[in-house]
Amino acid sequence: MLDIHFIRENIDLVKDAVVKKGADVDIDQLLKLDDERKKLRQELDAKRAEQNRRSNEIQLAKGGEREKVIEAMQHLKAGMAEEEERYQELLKEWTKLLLSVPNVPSPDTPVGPDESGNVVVRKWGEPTKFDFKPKAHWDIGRELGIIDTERAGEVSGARFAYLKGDLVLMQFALISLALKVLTSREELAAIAEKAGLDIVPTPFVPVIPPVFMRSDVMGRMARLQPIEERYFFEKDDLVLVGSAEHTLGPLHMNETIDEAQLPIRYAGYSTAFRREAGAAGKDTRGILRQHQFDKLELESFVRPEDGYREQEFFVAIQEHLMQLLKLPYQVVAICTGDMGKPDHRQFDIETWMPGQDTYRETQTSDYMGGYQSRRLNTRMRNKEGDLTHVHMNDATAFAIGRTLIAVIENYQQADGTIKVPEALVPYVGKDIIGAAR
RNA sequence: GGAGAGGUGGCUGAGUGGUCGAAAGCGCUUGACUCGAAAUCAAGUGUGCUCGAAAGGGUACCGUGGGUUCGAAUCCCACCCUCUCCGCCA
Repeated sequence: MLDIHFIRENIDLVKDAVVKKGADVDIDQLLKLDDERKKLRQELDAKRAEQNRRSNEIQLAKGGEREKVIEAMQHLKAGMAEEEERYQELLKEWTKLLLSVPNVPSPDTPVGPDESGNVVVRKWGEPTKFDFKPKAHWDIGRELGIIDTERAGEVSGARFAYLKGDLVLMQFALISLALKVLTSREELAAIAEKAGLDIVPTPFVPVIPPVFMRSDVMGRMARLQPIEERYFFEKDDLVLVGSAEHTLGPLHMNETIDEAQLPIRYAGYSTAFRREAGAAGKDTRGILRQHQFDKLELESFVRPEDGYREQEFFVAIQEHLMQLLKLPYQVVAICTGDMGKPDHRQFDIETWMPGQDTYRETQTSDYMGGYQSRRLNTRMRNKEGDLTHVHMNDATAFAIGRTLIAVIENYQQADGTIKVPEALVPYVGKDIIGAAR
């Protein structure tokens, strides 16, 4: 949610954002409602002031005098009830409109209608070369018996999979590797230095968050919509998270954080659930697009002036992790029409997938500014004692499923086995992944 | 799931219909004292909305949402949460 004061003072900027993001919000209507809201509020407050004043008189009044004043008050009150109701209705409409206003994109965000407008910022590594024809992960996975989508289809339906054998060891190896980096002040400092970023290298606190959450809190994260994308248990008013971000973000809701305590960083490991409602027929083979996948997610709370740098730090971490795995990737600046509604700036990491002969999204990084913290009521108090909303960043460390695909396809060998990336060998305990049995 | 207790400002905690945005203590800020610190003394110290150039004013907020009343932290209803005990359980 944007601040209504900000909208009032930056009408053109906000209108421009609505257009660039392809949102459908009538800002003029919002401003008109806001004027009405303010006027009505003033009238009501004046009447309440009158009411409070007269109430005190009643206490002091005696006998018949008292009866008379009370009667007059009953009239005043009757007149207010209607206005009060009108105000409530107005406020409801006003809130709905205000919530639908998207965040303003950063000045350096490319403008474009959809993913065709995204811009590759930099590339690392060259697409992996093979002296044989590389296979897709679904074929390798089936042949080795480490990915079983057929049985999963019978048991759970489409877009579910059994991961088996050494692939499971690889999953936990990825998590261990990432957590080792994320919890080390020294490694983080080195990453920041290499990226030329002046940040405080406070380590990430590892978290295993709940995967169910209240619908209203998800709403405050601006992640409940589109609801068709969520698994929603109406009887319990609970929603399955689509990312650990959804339950990490509210870790400090209704809280005022002292400036000295920032930055606060979390690394949350959880399963993510997505209905993939609008993705019928897309990526149906393999495990690229699943209803359920595990993910290690980064979330942080920083001072507004540190927001951009924090995001660049997050991207640097993502790149560092991919470089450890020696996976060729590119960093993409997501354009206005393709970015999330609450995003101020978004980058994706796309990793080379030889089986599909293209780069595919493996990580994302969202800088929200104060868009989420305003609704979550997560604030900070600075040294001068002033209150502001903290700025929030979230990013993928490893989306396990897609990272496994990248490893399988890039490290496949002519004999059908998969080489284990050097950085993972200590965690997997072997250097070749063969058949599950 | 059953029984009980309870949710008040940064914290502890008083307040059961009006003068209560809320006692007191702690904490914090500023000042005095001091070479300095501690101790002591004095003053100040919530947030949103809104009017105002500012000073300041109005209004709302005592878990959340409704209701009763001229007037609600206080009474009524619903919900949420926390704690204790019992039951069940990885």
